[in-house]
Formats: sequence, C-alpha cells, structure tokens
Amino acid sequence: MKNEKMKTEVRREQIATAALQLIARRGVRGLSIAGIARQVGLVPSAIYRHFDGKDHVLDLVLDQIRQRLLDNVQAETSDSVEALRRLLFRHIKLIRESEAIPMLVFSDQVYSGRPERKARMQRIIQDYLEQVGKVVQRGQKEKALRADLDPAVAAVMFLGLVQPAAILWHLSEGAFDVTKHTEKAWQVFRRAIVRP
Amino acid sequence: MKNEKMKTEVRREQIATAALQLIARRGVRGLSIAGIARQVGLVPSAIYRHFDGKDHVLDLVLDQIRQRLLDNVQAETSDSVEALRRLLFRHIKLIRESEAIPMLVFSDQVYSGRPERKARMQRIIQDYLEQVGKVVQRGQKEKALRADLDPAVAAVMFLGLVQPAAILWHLSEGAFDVTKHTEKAWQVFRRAIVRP
DNA sequence: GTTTGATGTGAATGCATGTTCACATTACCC
DNA sequence: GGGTAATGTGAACATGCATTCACATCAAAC
Repeated sequence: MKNEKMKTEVRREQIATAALQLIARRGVRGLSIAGIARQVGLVPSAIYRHFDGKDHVLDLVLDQIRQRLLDNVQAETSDSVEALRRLLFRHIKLIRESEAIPMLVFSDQVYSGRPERKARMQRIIQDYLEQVGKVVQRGQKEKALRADLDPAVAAVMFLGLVQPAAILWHLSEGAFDVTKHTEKAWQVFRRAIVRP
Repeated sequence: MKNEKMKTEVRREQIATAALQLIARRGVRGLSIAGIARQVGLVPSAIYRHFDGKDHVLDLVLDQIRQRLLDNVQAETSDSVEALRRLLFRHIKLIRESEAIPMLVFSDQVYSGRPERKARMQRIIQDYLEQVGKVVQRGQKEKALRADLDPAVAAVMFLGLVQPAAILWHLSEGAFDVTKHTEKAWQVFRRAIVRP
C-alpha cells in the first residue's frame, strides 16, 4: 500500500542494520533480499533503490563491523595489560551482542564470493590485529610485557582466545559459559606474556 | 554414454571425497550435486542412487572429518608436553592438506541447516576437546603441567592456537606463514601451561 | 501549485540447483 | 546364459531467490 519515503542514506543504514540482525538469526546463507525488505518494511525491489545488489549490502555490513571492531580497540588507553584484559571482554561482549560478526568472519560467502570481499575481510582482521599488536608493543615499552614476545604473534593468539569460545558458544546455543571460560583463559594467557 | 557400475559403498566414498575436495576449492556454498557428479564422473541424478540428498552427503563428509581429527589425537602417546606440540603441528598439517575442515567448521550451512547437523558438529568438536583435555590431564599427573590448569580451558585455548592461524592462512591465500607462527605461538602457550 | 527527481510497488523474468522419474544398462546370482 | 536387482542416464520438474521494469506516489525545489 503506502509507505513513508525516506532519504537513501537513512534507508541504507536501516538495510545494513536489518541485514546484520538477519545474519545473526539465520546466518549469511539465510540472508535474502526479501528478508531484509520485510524487516525494513519495504518491498524487495525497493532495496535496489539504495543498493546495486545484495553484494553491496554485504559490503556496507562489513564496513559497519569493521568500525565496531576498531572502535573497540581504540577505546582502551589504560595501562597495557589492563587494556588487553578489557579489550578481551569487550570483544566477547561485542560478539554476544551481534552474533553476526563471527558468522560473517567464518562465512564462506566471504571466502568464495567476489575476491574483493575476501580482501576486505582480510584487511579488517589485519587492521584489528595491528591495533592489538600496538597495545602489546606499548606494554613492552612500559616493561609490563616480556620483551621477547612477538607483538604480531601475541595479537593472533589474542584473537585465538576469542574465536573458539565464540564458536562453542554458538554451537551450544549459549550453553557454553563464555565469560567464565574467558576469565580463566585470560589468566593463562596473561602469565605467558607478562614479564617474569 | 556408458559408465562403469560400482557398488554403492565405493560410490559413497568417492562422492564424499569429491565433496571434500570441492568444499576446499569453492567452499561449502559452492558445493553442488552437479559439481560432485562431475568430479566423480557421474550424472547428477546418479548421486541419488547412493544418498537420499545433499544433506546426507554432508553428513558423511562430517563423519570423515571427525575420524581424521580423532585419529590425529589418538596417534600421540609420547610424553604429554611433546604430545601436545606434535598434535598442534599435526593439526596444522591436517588443515593445510584439507582446507575443507575449517571451511566446514565455520560454515553457516552447518549452523543454519538441519539442527542435527549443528549438534553433530558440536559433538565432533567436543569429543576432540575432550581428547586434548585428557592429554593435559596426563601431563598434570606426570607433573609436567601446572596443577592449577583447567584441562577443559587449556583444550579450548589449544584450539585457539590453530583457528585464527587457519583463517589468516586462508584469507591471505597461503601468504601467512602458519608454521612459523605456530612455532612461536607454541612457545608462548607452552610457558603458560608447564610447571614453573 | 507545478514540476521533477527520488523513492516505493507489484508483477514478471531469469537463473541456479536440488530432486524426481521413466527408461537403459550393467553386474551378479542361480 | 537368463533373470533380477542395482546402478546409471537424460529430461523434466520444482523452488527459491536475485534482479528488472513499467508504473505509482511522494517530497522537495522553484
């Protein structure tokens, strides 16, 4: 019938947000133009007024995720070890709030889709790792972290604290206690990186 | 035209193997009955002589992966710390040889498909974690590993050593040096778990 | 208020792919 | 060797989904 008209900037945001929610609920595979349109309250063809196609919707979604991840890292400015701890729990919280993130990171839609998308995802993760690496370097300058620690390696391991937990949480439908596990895992990781 | 007839047991194996290869190449999303048939040298409809449908093909693939993973763990009987180290590198090797494994573990076809599949995947990972946990416990009995280490937590962290590396390797099209990274990461992880 | 470009709609189109079915051929059993 | 069940084939069918298009409607510029 009738439907309020909105500026394309607003719609693009709405569409990307709807896509994110749908991905969280049904996975990237279950993401359809029809589903997005329903969520936003539009008709499928209307999506094409704001995006060139499904691929471009996904691109914007990736941008949003990138932003959230990087915001997360840059929010921490306290002493480096504490910064890492907080970052870890923020990351966990972020993933719990929008399950779509691991879904997308692990989605083969990213890997087997347009090569640019794969490159973009790689960029996102590498940027994130770089930021984490910088925190580690700061910790080394502050003499809080071991000098023989490779910041890049530490950053990847840091990611490794989160990823399996996210998967288990997902697979177990929330039964796996991520917070508790992360607490313990952090203790273990911590003593591997702090100065003796 | 004409095509040699083979027992369904043989075909099922061939089909599952072909599926695994295709997944490695094009991702779970790119797995099609037509693709499998081509690879095996059959016509698409012939697949249905041996499987009830695509889902059942995936089920068998999952079984194969489960087997490979568990074989991997149970192959190690040496002293526990060394066993963990070897297991780690075996795991890396396994993933490099059949990229399909991480593809499947991360695939949303598993998460948003039939719920049984999700449960099966969960079972596979949990069984694997349990086996790793047992090695850790053995290490604790041998006084090689810290007594205050939670074996379950250690097992998940162990998985965390492999997963991000696998993803990075994949995203970077093999440019990321998994072996080198794993060497270093193992050193870090090691000093977090061995007895002081 | 009229014009005009932007946004929304409904129907139609096209494509990829899983699945079924009637029929052909082969392997195996007696 | 003849019969029979298993295996293979080609074509047709079904479906879900992205995408397009002609037309309708609204909002903002003038």
